[in-house]
Amino acid sequence: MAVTERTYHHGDLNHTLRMSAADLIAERGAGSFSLREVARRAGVSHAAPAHHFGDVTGLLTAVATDAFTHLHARTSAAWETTRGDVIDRLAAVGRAYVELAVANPGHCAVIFRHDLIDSDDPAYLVQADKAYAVLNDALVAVAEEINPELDIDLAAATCWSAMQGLIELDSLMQKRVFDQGADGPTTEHSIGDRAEQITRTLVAGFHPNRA
Amino acid sequence: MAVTERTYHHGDLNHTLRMSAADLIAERGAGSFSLREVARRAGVSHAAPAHHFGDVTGLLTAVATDAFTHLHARTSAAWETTRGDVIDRLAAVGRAYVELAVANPGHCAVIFRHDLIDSDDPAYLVQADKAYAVLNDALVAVAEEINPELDIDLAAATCWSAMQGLIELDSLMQKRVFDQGADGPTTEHSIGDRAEQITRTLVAGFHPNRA
DNA sequence: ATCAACCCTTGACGGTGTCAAGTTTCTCGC
DNA sequence: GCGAGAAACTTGACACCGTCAAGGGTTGAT
Repeated sequence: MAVTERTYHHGDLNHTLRMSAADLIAERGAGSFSLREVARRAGVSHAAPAHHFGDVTGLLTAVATDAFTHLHARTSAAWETTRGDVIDRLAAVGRAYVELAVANPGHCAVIFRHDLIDSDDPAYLVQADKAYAVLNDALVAVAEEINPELDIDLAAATCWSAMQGLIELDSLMQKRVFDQGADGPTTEHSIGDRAEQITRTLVAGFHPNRA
Repeated sequence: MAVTERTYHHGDLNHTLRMSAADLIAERGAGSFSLREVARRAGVSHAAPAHHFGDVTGLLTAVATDAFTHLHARTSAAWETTRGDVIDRLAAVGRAYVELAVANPGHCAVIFRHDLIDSDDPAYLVQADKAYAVLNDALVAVAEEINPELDIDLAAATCWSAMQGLIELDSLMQKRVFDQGADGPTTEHSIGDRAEQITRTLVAGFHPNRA
């Protein structure tokens, strides 16, 4: 803290602002995010962020890009290091995805918010593609194992949608907004467990039709 | 239009504001939503909405509640009127869900935005429960048909997550943000078709394990 | 030592949400 | 019919926000 009381030049403001922004979103939600508050936390003037990111959209796009970078790192690590068959490994990818999203709500709250970020930003697209490639490659391996006829793109969309939806609905589910059974087994499991269960259900559906 | 040039009392301002708010969100996104702009479009002063909804959170919560009301109406109608087996009827529910979301982006953009709405609001919770009940009942029927051991709550979470995720990822998929195959069959189908396909894949996974 | 490029600050502008107070209209018991 | 009180809406003010223009401090190559 004593060292951070730097000079006129901050030295690492770009990185600090991205971190502060993610923290602030995690605390107060993307809705009541404030560029000036981020600057305040970083100890710089209210207009400093503009120099690095242009405007608020630029900063949030950078946060979203960071999110995809972390997502790629975690999911590819899960795929590489998990022992077992391809289904176990895919389930681990799903688990890694939702667990990262829950652990880093600030980052992941903005990755698909097209009203807040610039989804044509090149750096953003690069990281999004890299993250998508992990899932795509995993599903190619799954297809080889269980169903060569599998539509990879549709399967990928299904998996990603289900995980993203799970994250989005999680808080409502936990708050029992939906009138679930008296004590459904759903609430007994962590979101990571549910991600694995859902993935296995999806893969079961990926098998060839027995017609 | 001549008639709407009412008196000092608007007469139906509550309803008008909810409609205008949904329109504005559909146009500019929930991020750059403005209470004053809504008031402007409704032809009232900037503080008029506060009288009906308290603050911006109150108005957006009302919009989200309307969204659930419409969702319940459409999905239950789809379930009731569709001919065929339970799987066909469930697929119709899924299709109705995503098609309504695409047709009413303003309403559905806020239903799960807990940073913008008050998800403890009683009216909101009532409508959310009613909408959830349609899916729950449908899955009970599916379970009777294909797998009495099915975990209804987990299946419901899976279905809803997948549909919600599909809606969220749809625009990215269409913009080909993700580096999909040269011309994957995914893009050839409407989002409603994909909702049906995904639902059928999910149901296939709901069958008992053949162990 | 100098000068240009860079990093950040200051100050101003219009727009926004919210609050308090005031004005107009409606409602309902008499 | 009428008057009092409730309801609906307006007005004005305040602090905060994002963005822009202008300027001051710092660095590093020459």
